[in-house]
Amino acid sequence: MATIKDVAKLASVSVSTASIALNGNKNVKTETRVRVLEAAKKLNYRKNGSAADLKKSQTKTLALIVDDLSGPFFSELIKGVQDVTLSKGYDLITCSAIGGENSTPTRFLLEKRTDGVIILAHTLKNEMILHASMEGFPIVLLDRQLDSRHTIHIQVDNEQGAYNAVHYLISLGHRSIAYVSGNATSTDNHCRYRGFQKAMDEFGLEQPDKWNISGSFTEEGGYHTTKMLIMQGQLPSAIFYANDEMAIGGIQAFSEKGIKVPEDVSIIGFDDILLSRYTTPALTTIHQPKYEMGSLAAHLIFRALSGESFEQQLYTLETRLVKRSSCRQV
Amino acid sequence: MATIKDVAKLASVSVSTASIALNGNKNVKTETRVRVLEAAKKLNYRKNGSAADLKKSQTKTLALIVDDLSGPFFSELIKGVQDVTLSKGYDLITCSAIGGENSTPTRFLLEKRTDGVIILAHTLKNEMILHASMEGFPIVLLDRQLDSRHTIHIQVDNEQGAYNAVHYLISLGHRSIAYVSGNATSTDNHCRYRGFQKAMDEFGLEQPDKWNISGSFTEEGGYHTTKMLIMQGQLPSAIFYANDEMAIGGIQAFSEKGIKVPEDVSIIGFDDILLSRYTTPALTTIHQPKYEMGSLAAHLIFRALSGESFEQQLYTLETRLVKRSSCRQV
DNA sequence: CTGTTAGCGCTTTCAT
DNA sequence: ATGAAAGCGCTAACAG
Repeated sequence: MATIKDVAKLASVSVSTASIALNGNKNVKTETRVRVLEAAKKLNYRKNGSAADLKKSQTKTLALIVDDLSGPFFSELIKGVQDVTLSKGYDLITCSAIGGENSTPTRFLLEKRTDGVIILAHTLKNEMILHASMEGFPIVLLDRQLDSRHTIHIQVDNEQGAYNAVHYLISLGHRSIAYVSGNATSTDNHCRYRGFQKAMDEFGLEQPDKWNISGSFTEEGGYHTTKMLIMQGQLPSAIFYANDEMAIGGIQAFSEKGIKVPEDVSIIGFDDILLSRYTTPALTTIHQPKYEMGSLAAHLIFRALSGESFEQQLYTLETRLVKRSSCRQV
Repeated sequence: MATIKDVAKLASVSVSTASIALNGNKNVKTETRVRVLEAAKKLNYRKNGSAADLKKSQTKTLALIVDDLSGPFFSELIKGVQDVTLSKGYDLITCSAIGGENSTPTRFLLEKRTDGVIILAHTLKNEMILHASMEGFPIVLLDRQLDSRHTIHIQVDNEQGAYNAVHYLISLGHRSIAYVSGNATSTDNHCRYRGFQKAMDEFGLEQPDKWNISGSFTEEGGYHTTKMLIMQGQLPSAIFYANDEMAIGGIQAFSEKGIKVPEDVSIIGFDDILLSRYTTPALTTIHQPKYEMGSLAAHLIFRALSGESFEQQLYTLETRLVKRSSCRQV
């Protein structure tokens, strides 16, 4: 493997001149540059990025760490991040947090391989993030709180979103509303449930225990909990699913039992994932500004990188009700 | 930022001993190791990955380069890659090829930052890949041919898949079948069209020019070409869309005009993206083994990395017909 | 415009 | 079991 030394030798210049020429710097005679470039080509020279990084102590790279690269959230988020990263001339790499303690993310968080990192991953331990956080290494945490002076937080107003969802259902005339919960341990789930309750309380609505069921944040989870709901006999007139994936599983379960949405039961989801537009009926849901989240996150990283310090460390984004066809007026 | 030197000093050992202790090597007295680890903790020491890579000349990292991280293809592919990468104790990072010549992928291809790379990206220039390819740096190209001794190729049998699709349509009794083409420049598109033609020829079926329309491989492309098809008056009894996204756009266009699928027109797609299960009607399509593709790609990388040389440089994967509800018997 | 020089932080022989 | 020393490949003063 040819190094810059070999190139310099073949072009009969010093290593530094070779470096300058190779990196497109102006301060070289065109003739010399050409000679160096030709030598590089002849030797099939490839710069060693690690060596350059080591020397320059910045990598011009950002990392995005997510739990699941194939998740419905990821694709829209990344667009937001990517658009601004690219516009700043930075590279973006993404990796998944699955694989536990000593896997990929560790190296990016702990080994100074990127200039900053954006995290949307709950499997990553607090401890590790805390350990990585330090002056001059911006970390933006999405949908996750951490008590550290060195991290920046972006969250979505889950409570308000859930409140709006239920409020909408009530405005449509629904009075018996069930909550199908996601993972009980999830903060998102808690906030959404709080919003649900707040709206119910405000309108003096009861919610029998049997209509408060919990599953996991997946299509399957939604499917099974809905089956249970159906088996219990009497259905509520509307159901609030803690996320779209669950709602989609729910639609499936209803359809199998010949129960019509929204004629027999109205349902509303949360997230507004791409799929929710395509289900039958199209899913009414609470839109999360995923793109904005990504782009804000990247912006904040760059602001931090340019030395700005933040009085504000928590940014809250608003949700939006998206009316489609899964809720009816009663 | 504390370096290993600082740690060594604080622990009153030499740098080499510190390195050994820090990397969990056996040859240190437990007492010494503890002292080093404590010093590291106190100084909040973080290893500089670039320096380590520079020295070790392997990164234990693979890169996956795709055109679009948010594309429907990506998520299934990555699972396949990730599963085997993880099992080998390697890291996987992904990046998008958008951004042109001197963007992220360049650095991974050309700057020795990873031990190997898997590419599913058509925006990356041949020239660049060729330039990167060399002994000892395995590159696996998906759905793309290149004339280089140093690259390994995996492709899906697009022609056979398309042939099967059309054959199925014909077996259902369809005789007038249109082909809605993707980007004319795409090899995939060519192969699929060849398969289409082969089947048509075999059964002595004509295809009027007006039923051979081309768009782009997107939902929008499918939508617009379908609109055009409709405007031309007489419809074929079945349509083969060059991919699922286009077919989904087509369904949309038909639905807007009150034309029923599959009652009025049967449609079939290609790819079997996740979404195709959820459209109304659910889309009949040709399944591409995306997961298998990813996992095979990763396997081949590791085999190459372990010094194996390949007589075979082209692997062809078979497709599979997935019958859902968008085609009817005539 | 070009060459000399001094490391970046780490790993790794080779002695001890 | 530990330390001294060399050097991975590159960049960036600085001097000429």
